[in-house]
Amino acid sequence: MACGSTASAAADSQRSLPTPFLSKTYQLVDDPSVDDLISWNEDGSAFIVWHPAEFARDLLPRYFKHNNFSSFVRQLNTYGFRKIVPLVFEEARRNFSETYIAVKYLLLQLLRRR
Amino acid sequence: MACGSTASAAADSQRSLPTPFLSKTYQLVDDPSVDDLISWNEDGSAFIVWHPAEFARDLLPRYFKHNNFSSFVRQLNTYGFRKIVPLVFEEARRNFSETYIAVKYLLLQLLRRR
DNA sequence: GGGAATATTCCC
DNA sequence: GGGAATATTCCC
Repeated sequence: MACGSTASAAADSQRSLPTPFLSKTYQLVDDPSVDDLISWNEDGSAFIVWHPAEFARDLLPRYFKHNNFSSFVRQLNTYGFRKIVPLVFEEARRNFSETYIAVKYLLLQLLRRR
Repeated sequence: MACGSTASAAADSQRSLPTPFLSKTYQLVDDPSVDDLISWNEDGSAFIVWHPAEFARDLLPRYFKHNNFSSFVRQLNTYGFRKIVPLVFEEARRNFSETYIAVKYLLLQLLRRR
């Protein structure tokens, strides 16, 4: 049937393994031993890179073939992640031009994407 | 003119730098200190990987983000290189099924390709 | 944030 | 040996 193959493809996509990038990113975020560099946020709806420079230098090469924060971000964007600005910083932002905004990405149902 | 842009594109292609893969491969082959692993052949028309396993393990990671001989070969093929079988081995090949054939690739005008 | 070129992997 | 998926780089 026409709709049969569509349903089957959707089911396959559910069953198949996530790409290496998604699996590694999940491991990375979920590893408690590196929570000082990258961790889930309070409610687990996003993750936060607390120290981008150290994260890129020390952690990225353990999982990927590079140490560039921008390459990591390029991949996040490819998979639908978007940088978000925490509400708590919005007012500070209006008052201090050099306020540091923690790098934070929405986790879009990481393990359900494919 | 119609042919003007074609001539210009060809000229640009001559002028522009080779890709990182081609530059690095040239350096690698041309470096006398690693001639025991990879070197030009007698007349400089091809290069020879004398010890593929050691070459992959020790030399590839110095230039590329991997240590897989097959990934190196995949790139060679992409840029038009082809594996060749030295004539000197052709007869041996007929006589000994396990004859080792040195891995040898034609250098197709490496630095003139783009 | 993403298009496009190049690199690396995976698989036929 | 190469098509295709994924990763990394480069650049707008």
